[in-house]
Amino acid sequence: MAHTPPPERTPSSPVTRRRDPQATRDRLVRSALELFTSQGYHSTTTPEIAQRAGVAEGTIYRHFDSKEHLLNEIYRAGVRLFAGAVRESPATLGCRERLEGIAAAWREVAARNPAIVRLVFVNRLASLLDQKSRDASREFRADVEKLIASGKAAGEVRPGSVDVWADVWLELVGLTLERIANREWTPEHAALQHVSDGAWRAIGVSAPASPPLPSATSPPDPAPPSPA
Amino acid sequence: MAHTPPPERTPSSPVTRRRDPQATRDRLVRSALELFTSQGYHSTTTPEIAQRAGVAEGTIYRHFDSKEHLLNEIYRAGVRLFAGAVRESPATLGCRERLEGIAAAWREVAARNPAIVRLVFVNRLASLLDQKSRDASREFRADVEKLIASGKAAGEVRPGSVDVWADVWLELVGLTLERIANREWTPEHAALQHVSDGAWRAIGVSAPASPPLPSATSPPDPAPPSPA
Amino acid sequence: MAHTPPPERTPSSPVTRRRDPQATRDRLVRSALELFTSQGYHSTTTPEIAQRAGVAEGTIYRHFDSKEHLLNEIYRAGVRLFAGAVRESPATLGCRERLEGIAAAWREVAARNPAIVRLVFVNRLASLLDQKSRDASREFRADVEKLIASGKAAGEVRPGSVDVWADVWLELVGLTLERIANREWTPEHAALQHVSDGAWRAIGVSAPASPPLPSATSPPDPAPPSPA
Amino acid sequence: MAHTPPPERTPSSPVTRRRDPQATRDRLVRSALELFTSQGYHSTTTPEIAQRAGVAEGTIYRHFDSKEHLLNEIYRAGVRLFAGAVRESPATLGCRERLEGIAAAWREVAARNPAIVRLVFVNRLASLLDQKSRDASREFRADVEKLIASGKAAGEVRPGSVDVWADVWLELVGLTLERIANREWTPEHAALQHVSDGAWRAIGVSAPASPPLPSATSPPDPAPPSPA
DNA sequence: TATGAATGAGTTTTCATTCAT
DNA sequence: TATGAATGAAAACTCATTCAT
Repeated sequence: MAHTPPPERTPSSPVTRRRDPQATRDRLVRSALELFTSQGYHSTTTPEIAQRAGVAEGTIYRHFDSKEHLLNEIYRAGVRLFAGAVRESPATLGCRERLEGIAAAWREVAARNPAIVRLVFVNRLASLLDQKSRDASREFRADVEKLIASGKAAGEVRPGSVDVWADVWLELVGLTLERIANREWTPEHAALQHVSDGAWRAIGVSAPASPPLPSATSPPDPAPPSPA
Repeated sequence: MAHTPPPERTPSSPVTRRRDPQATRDRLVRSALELFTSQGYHSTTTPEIAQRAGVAEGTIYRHFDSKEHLLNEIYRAGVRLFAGAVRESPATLGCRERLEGIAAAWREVAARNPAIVRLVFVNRLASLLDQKSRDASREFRADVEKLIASGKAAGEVRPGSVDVWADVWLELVGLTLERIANREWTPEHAALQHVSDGAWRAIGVSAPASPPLPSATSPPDPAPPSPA
Repeated sequence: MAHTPPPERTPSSPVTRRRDPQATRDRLVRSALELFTSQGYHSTTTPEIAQRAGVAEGTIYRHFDSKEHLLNEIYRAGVRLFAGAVRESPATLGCRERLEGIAAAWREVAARNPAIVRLVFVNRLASLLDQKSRDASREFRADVEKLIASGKAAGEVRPGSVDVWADVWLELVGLTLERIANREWTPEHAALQHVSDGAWRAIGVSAPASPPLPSATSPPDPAPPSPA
Repeated sequence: MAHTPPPERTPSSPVTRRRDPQATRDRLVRSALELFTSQGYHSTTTPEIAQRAGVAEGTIYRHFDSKEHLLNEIYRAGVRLFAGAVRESPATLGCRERLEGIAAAWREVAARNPAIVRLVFVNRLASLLDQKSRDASREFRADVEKLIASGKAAGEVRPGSVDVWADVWLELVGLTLERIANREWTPEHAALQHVSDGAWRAIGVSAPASPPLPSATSPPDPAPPSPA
């Protein structure tokens, strides 16, 4: 009780310790992610990334082979963040419930990591992604298609190409994530339900039958620019 | 014998070759559009644009202030191409009919101008657009929202923000245009109807009532991975 | 007679004409050659090359793909300069006469192009040369070996590997060219004959029999540091 | 029991592992020498040197002021290795015998230390050597010239500049050392005698008189391309 | 004494733009 | 109006060296 414990050497110490490589790497990732998603990859320079991370330019290259490599590592981390919810979706539920569960989980991710949404769902960086990233992206997408295919097998999804319905659903969910990332909507915003319903109505057979779940937390029509 | 008559300045005159400023400008626009949409703006160099247009590097700058200016001019031309169909949509029809008419017109545009689809609907070049382009884009979008708002006033569109339904509809139509631009679908492809229906089911109230239009040109379910 | 002729557009006009690409290229070659041979390849920076050539940095890259490419072009030009004398050596003469003729021609080259000697005969840039350069170098060397081989077939050259005698002869002639390049000796310096004789004595059978040609232009022993 | 005896500071002590500063220094020298001579000075990075020596990057700077300093220390050690044989050459012998003795000693050195040959005899690093190294090199060279000068005084060496004959002899001996360093020849290879004879024929007066020493270990003429 | 993460000046290279012709 | 050689600011990346631990 009389003595102070020696300073912890734990790498994850919250104190910004200049000589903790992992911390430096994290700062670089965060900095690059923010800049890439706000300005675009090409308009972001390596000195900018370094400056925002509070390190020297050369430090980037102790942690990443190249600017492109840095982008790819961030991209794959982003995909991993979203892919988890798909893989962990309980196969016992129906297709609609599973998709809604996944979307809900994604909303939490988006609220916590706005930038990563812009990277994974919005940006078109196809030409900048390496093989590993393309594989990760393809696997993620395949998991979603598998889920929709099973829904289709169960008669829950309308006739049409699974590939196309995956596009449709991902596009519409992406729309909501984008709004959350932009802080236009919180994950509880009523409009989310509208789009969510819409996504299912677009692809599911049972949609119209189920009445839109009444949401207690928001007015039925919060749209600002709408004259109606 | 002493002098050649000066070449006619009619732009479409077959005699005027190469030295017609308008023709040069057109060649530059076409060249830049193709390169921007296939390789991206940043990966396209001005010498490349000039070479593909068959002119010297400096010539670009007799017609456009800068590479960015060139992009913006092309972008606005693209928006104009799509905006026409919205403005000309007959106000006497119902909302659904109008939207389907617009989408059909856009499909024709997309089939004829694949590159411009990629520029206007797909690419994210927000940071490269100037005020004029942003205004054009906003006006285009406002026209679509107005149409949806009127549909909502008529009870044809589900409750929800007009702004959001515009997003939803544009996103899904954009999906089909992209496929057309990529030559994955012709403008008559059956799947188009699926997505089109889906778009309306997502935003319209009457959607479920109307049975999916049977399409004679394609099997009811072309999805490869689904056995059901 | 009353009028001045219009300025000649001949590319080789002695007037430094800034917009003559060939002249610019020549200035770059000369500049790079001088810097590479005086400071070494790695210690020479591209801004230095440009500055000494009186052009901007970027201009280098309008004429050469890279700094390494520039080096290789210069190297091959250098090899060409020396290879000519070997190929043009009259096959009717004896081996010794031919070698001496070649060496004499090379001396003229060295007197006119001191820097190129240092590049071709002295520097070891093996690792910087591309395939084309290595081929050129090998061909040059093969021509010399062929000549020596024919001398050997005629019984003029001592037993031993042709490859080794080529090394020996080239090394010793290179020694004299270096002195000429360094302006230590003129191409007529008496010591040249000493080394030349020595080279032949080293590799030829008849050497000792022929008395050293008396040279009228220099004392028999001009060596400064020698105490004898 | 309370303390371990301090490790013996004898450099060759088998107990002292890794923490003997001299051993670390030796490892660094060896590593740098191998890398410099195989890849060149400029293509070798300090992290590479450290890694091959099995130490951390910063450790180099506990033993050497800089990369250049390291090179110079190695260079001088190399010169020392060869200089010994010159200084220890018995003044009682004739010039030719002394030179041949030195060359023979050098061959042994070269066989044992191939890398150092490439550094001292082959590489051109003039611009990287400091004053001390240049002095060492000059002294070494002066010793050789003194030896040749005495031979000249004794009438054994042909007329000509001592400086030049030193060049000639060193160049040709260097040729043989290079082959030994490259493992193309063993120190007993017959061709060595050919070149050695040639070197003396080039600079000595008596050379031609003495028939080429018959070598029992090799055919009289191993040259492949020559049929004669 | 040894470590190795961090540094930042310096390097090669790119390319939108200019301007003499 | 068109040309295309030249420009030079800015980019990505390297690596010898430092210094907190």
